[in-house]
Amino acid sequence: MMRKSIKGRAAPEDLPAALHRLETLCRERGQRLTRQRRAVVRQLLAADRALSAYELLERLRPEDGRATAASIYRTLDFLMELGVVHRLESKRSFILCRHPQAPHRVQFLICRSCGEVIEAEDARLAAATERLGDRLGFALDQRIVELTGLCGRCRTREAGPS
Amino acid sequence: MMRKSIKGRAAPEDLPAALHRLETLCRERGQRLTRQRRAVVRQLLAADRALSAYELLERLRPEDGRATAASIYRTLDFLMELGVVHRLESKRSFILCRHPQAPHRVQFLICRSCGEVIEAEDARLAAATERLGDRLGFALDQRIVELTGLCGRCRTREAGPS
DNA sequence: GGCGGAATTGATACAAAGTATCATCAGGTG
DNA sequence: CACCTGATGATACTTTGTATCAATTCCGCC
Ligand SMILES: [Zn+2]
Ligand SMILES: [Zn+2]
Ligand SMILES: [Zn+2]
Ligand SMILES: [Zn+2]
Repeated sequence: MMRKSIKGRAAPEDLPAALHRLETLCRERGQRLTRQRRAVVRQLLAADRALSAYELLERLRPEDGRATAASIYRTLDFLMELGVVHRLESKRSFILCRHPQAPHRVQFLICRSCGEVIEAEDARLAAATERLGDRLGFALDQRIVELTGLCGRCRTREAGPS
Repeated sequence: MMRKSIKGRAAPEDLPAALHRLETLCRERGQRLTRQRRAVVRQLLAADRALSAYELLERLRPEDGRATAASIYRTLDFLMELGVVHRLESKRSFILCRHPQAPHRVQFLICRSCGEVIEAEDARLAAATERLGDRLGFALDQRIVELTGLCGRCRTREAGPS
């Protein structure tokens, strides 16, 4: 069965797919796949939005009452290293990666009204950032692009009800 | 006397110029120009790098022992509103704007070794972000572009001494 | 299935970043 | 120079993130 895909945006993986991807990545790199790592992925997928580390912590409590901030941050660092989780710097929060493929240059669009986050992968924008880095003599190792505004739905809603 | 300008990057204003600009902006908008606002601009200019709110607070202490975190944040919000100060989301710090002109779309290049920050204004990159926003139906009101890596100098230094 | 040991997590304490509230003060106007 | 509004001071607090060291767990191996 085909998942719905709005405007060509990457559809969310389901849980088995996400966990399987995680397992593969861990195995490839000889890293351990622990309960907490699985649980964090599960919660981020279930939330279907960006969560702060402490929001995540609350959601983990029912199934793991002993989780702490420190361990959540460690787990998130680990998952970011694997490329399975991204951090939204401007919102101090974390979101599941929507592009299962290998390393990628993404840009985030964040709706300030409904909080929706789209993970885009725009080649032209990516190329432009690389050119800028080159032009100024930088060897880039991180590209943060976070665009904030109103998403289509929220735009019509705000204009709509007179 | 001409200020040095490296690689065509905008040269820093001197203090009188920066304060004059600030005064003009305040007057235009009917906002007050207070001692603290002046002092924050002065310190950011003197530092010639990005400062966290608390670093700024320390540097203000000698001349204003009663400044508090709350007032620093208020002042920084004000100066960002005016467009005189920018915030580096990925470093949780603040830096003086290098483009005295009206509203502008900037990108930051940040050296992770020496901490240098370049405020760039790349038209192609800016255009690409707008196109992406349009394509995904977003009405953007903020564009955060922060590219991190090694600056030219630090690159040669790291490769250099065998 | 149980062992061993490095990797991971737990517990605790703490540092850093940011905000809310209300009383007091000062910048610009007339 | 008095007024009033907007800005700051004082205080307390929330949120976010880290350091340290002891206890536990994962996983390959037997
Ligand atoms: Zn991704
Ligand atoms: Zn929205
Ligand atoms: Zn600027
Ligand atoms: Zn450098």
